[in-house]
Amino acid sequence: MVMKNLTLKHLRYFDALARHGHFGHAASACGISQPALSVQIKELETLLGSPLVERSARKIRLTGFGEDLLSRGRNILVQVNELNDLVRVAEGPFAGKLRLGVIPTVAPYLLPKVITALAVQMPGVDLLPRESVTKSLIADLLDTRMDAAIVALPISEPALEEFPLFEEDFVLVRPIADASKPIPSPNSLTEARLLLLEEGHCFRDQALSFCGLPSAKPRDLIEGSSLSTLVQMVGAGMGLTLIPEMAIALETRGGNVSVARFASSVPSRRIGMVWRKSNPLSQKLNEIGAIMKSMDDHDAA
Amino acid sequence: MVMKNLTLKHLRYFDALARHGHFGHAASACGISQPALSVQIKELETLLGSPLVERSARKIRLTGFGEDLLSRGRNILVQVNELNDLVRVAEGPFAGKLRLGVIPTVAPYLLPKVITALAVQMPGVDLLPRESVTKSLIADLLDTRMDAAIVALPISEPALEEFPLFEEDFVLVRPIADASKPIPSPNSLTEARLLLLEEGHCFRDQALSFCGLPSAKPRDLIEGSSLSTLVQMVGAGMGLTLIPEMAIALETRGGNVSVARFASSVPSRRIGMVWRKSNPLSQKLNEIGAIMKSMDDHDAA
DNA sequence: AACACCAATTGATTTTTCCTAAGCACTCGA
DNA sequence: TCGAGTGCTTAGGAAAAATCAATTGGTGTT
Repeated sequence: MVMKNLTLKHLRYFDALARHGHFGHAASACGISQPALSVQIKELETLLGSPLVERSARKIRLTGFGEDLLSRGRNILVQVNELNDLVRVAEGPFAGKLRLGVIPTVAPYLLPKVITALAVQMPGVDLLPRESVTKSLIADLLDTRMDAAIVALPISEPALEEFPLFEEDFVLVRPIADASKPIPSPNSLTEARLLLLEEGHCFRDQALSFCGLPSAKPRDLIEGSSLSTLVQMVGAGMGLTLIPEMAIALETRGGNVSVARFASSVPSRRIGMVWRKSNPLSQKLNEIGAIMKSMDDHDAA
Repeated sequence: MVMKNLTLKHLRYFDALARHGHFGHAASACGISQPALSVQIKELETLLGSPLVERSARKIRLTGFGEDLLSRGRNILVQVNELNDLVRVAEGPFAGKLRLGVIPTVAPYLLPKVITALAVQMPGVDLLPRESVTKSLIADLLDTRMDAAIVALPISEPALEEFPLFEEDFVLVRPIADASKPIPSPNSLTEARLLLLEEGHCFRDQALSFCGLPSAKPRDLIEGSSLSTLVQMVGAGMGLTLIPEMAIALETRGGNVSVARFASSVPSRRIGMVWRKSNPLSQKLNEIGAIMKSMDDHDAA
């Protein structure tokens, strides 16, 4: 009886199976036929000596052992993926693709600066930006589908390195007619029809928290899909909203809204870059972070 | 042009190559022919896009990148090996082979107790003890060729968990004729022909350190290959020696030596069990450690 | 200059992997 | 209760990959 060796293929297929919960779907995600995957999974089970999935009808479920294997296996796959970046750090200056995620409430305002700054100071880097909400970015990061991400700190994920870039205040955007009115208190904002981003945006939660409200979706609040939309809605007299400082220049050009700063207890958030600690590019990412940090002023007065 | 995937085989072969520094030897260590290994290494190099070894004549050397890959690759291989133990913890009580290393100055005195204690309290465990010096045991541990080891603490290896078992004093063994003489001071021991174990034994270093001597090999010292030998030599009047408390009963039966305890600043060492933190058996090893700790008295007065 | 050593190459062979097709078990709706 | 549908497994053959034995080419050594 020949005992075959464990291979990465086993782990990759099993990972896909766990992800999809379905042999057929997992197989096509791996670009192979369903029987091929079926065989490999079975092989993995005999190899380790214990079943990994319960094949009940219609739906499959991982066994306890399967869960254990999944977590360790994914860990291994991440490290294997990282090997591909290993050569890039060994060979002189940093060059090649850099998959950078950015949250939507930062991307339009920061990315132009980042792109030009990097083009000058790290010409070899081929920046591939992707805009998405924090949760999705972090998932991609942990799965090596992304190299780094710019998000609001803290993330508090042990596997991730956090590199603070800057702190930015939030400002109040009101219809131009309200320009001379006094600044409302945080708690009174909700009564005054506060317009918020959709769920999933961290800025939404930050704004709610500033108003002393729970993150859960409050009724009676109007939602917009971007800061730009929110400001448009304010201009149309539908309510008022908060935006981060950096967005002022771009979003309030129209002139039919007024920007007001809070006097005391100014709301703010810390923006930073995060990446896997184990990423071979780690050192280079530190350098890139330093470049971003030293770019022209983010917090224009 | 098809881009093949990285496999564990690549890493295993490369690991062997790095270990042996020779294609042919590495190949036969892997149980394959030299060309097979040669091809796989070359494949790995094209896959990662950079040479891994310098094939100068007569001797090969890893490139810087090769070193990086080696360290990460070995890490991955360790984790892959650990997957095999994963199922053992998921399935009820701990059972199966347990490869336990023990240093030679502990093994003969502790192992009998350990074996009987485990046979009673963990009957499923199939203990496979191996006796060797600390350095070799640790290397085997880190390489998953061993599950746990009983050594003198501390080891101070970040990847290893340390589980203290007990503290044991050292006693002085002298010819029976010296029995009534006063206890010599530590520093005077060397002048009195102190017999030591060969290099590599941690107990040798512990004894030297007690006498205020550096670990480097002092000339004019007679060496023995085991505590048993040392005591025999003392009995023959060749000098005196130190042995750990636990060895007294077994090694001084002959009766032609005398045992003396130090009064102040009693030399001692801490014995404990160590294992890889990432070992899936970790929790079970804690239990085993607890069993060992609660065995009948090691420090018989 | 002949030799010894070592890794790369070549071409044949074995092993592995995967696909298509068929089979089997289970669920659901009429 | 009987099809029909869904979904995993088994089987057999074809394609791909890995390996081997033999050989070549290059480099120091004697």
